[in-house]
Amino acid sequence: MNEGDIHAILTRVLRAGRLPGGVKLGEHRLADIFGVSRERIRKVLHRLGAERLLDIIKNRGAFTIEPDLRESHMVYEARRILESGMAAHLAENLSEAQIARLRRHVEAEGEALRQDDQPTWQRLSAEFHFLLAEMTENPLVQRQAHELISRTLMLVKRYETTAGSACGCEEHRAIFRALAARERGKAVKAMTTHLSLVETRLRPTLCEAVGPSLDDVLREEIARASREATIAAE
Amino acid sequence: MNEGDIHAILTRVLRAGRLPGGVKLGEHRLADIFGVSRERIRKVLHRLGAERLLDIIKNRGAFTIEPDLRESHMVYEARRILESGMAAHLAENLSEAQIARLRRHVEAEGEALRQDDQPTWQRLSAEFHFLLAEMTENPLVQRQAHELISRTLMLVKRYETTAGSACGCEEHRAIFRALAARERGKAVKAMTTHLSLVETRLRPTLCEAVGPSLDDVLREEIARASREATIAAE
DNA sequence: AGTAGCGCTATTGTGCACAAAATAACCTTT
DNA sequence: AAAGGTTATTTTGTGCACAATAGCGCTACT
Repeated sequence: MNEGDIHAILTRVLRAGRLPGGVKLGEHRLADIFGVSRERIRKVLHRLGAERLLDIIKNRGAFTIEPDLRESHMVYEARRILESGMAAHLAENLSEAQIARLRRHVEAEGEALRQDDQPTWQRLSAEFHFLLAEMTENPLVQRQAHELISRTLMLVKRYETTAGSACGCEEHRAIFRALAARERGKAVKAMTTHLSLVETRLRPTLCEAVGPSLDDVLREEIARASREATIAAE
Repeated sequence: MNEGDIHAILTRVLRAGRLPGGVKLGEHRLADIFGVSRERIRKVLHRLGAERLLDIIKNRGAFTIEPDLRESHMVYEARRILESGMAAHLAENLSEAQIARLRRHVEAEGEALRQDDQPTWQRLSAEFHFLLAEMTENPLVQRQAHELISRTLMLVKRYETTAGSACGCEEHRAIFRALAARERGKAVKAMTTHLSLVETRLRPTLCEAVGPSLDDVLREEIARASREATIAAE
């Protein structure tokens, strides 16, 4: 297990919000779980700290961050700024192939919703925004968008969206239509209102997700990673 | 000299583009210059690598990045996306006080230009964009904007802008007017055209800045940092 | 004379051992 | 019995020593 793998696994776990807030990630413990030396873990932990995925407190250790609603407003505002800029850019630069790809995506979303397939819809719903970021074909924008979107995913996990799956899909459709029609202003507006609506759908109270233990989550994710690695190797 | 200080100093030097590209930052050498242990330097170097301010090549060391024009297009595109989003946001959210502050800034820019005070104008010109980022009052946006703007400053340092200081100022004025009038669409447009123009002003050829040596630059910056520290302490 | 192979040196990577710090437990004292 | 202080334990931080690797120069051979 090399350093990059460990970083990827922890990033995945943290961004998916699979751990409650304030969980301590002890160096020795992680070293045991991953079967590597403590130094290796230390480096990864500090890197994750620099990426703001963990709180590193001097002489105390690394802790999962506890997102609160004040922060949530900040994150959604940042997303409105960045993603409305993306929308403006995309409205003027999308290729026909990309538009077709987007159309397929929103249709898949609608299909999942019709069949009441909650997990699939939830996944597709998040991927819609990642997809838009990829379509800018700009690594810098992608990285920034990734960071912000992941952060909202953590929030949604904790402050579960009250209801309304239905509305979300229609909002994505509206964004798509504006982009396909290359109407810049309309796309920007659709994006900002969508993100504002998503924000209002957050519960004001924290729902204490009594997730599985740190060890279990990590071991599961390690198994998944090694599985994917073997598939890729074939 | 603690770790955060070292990071700050190196960040400052790198972002200002005071070193040519491809310069090697040897661990032992830096440890000597800063008067700290090699491990301390190592951590800082790796952090800077994660922040893409240095290239870390395994078993080779840390090198200053050599920005090329392909990258420059990417950076300016990212800025157009992010900062047009900022402009849209600011057009609808600026307070009167902030508008006044902006007005003073563009007037200062014009004044520096009239007096042909190149250094001051150059500084103010960059600060205009930092100022806009600050006015979003969103730390996430500020960090992202900072990162992108700093990167273009490195580019400008290397591919010196051919001429036209004059035009830049007028463009900032146009952005300001649109923001002050709270005309969202116009502000977005002014911002994107400004950034596009700035990009076209880059020389297509690399100008080999035979800057002072690594040691000199760093020692100078260390002196500056300690000077500021003593002032702040009083 | 040019090139290929080889060994040396300089530099980075890694693990280990010890130091520092914080938390937790325990004991004393009021 | 509660509070405060003290010690012990656990956990992180740091420096050091050694290992690994890449770059470089040398030599020898064609």
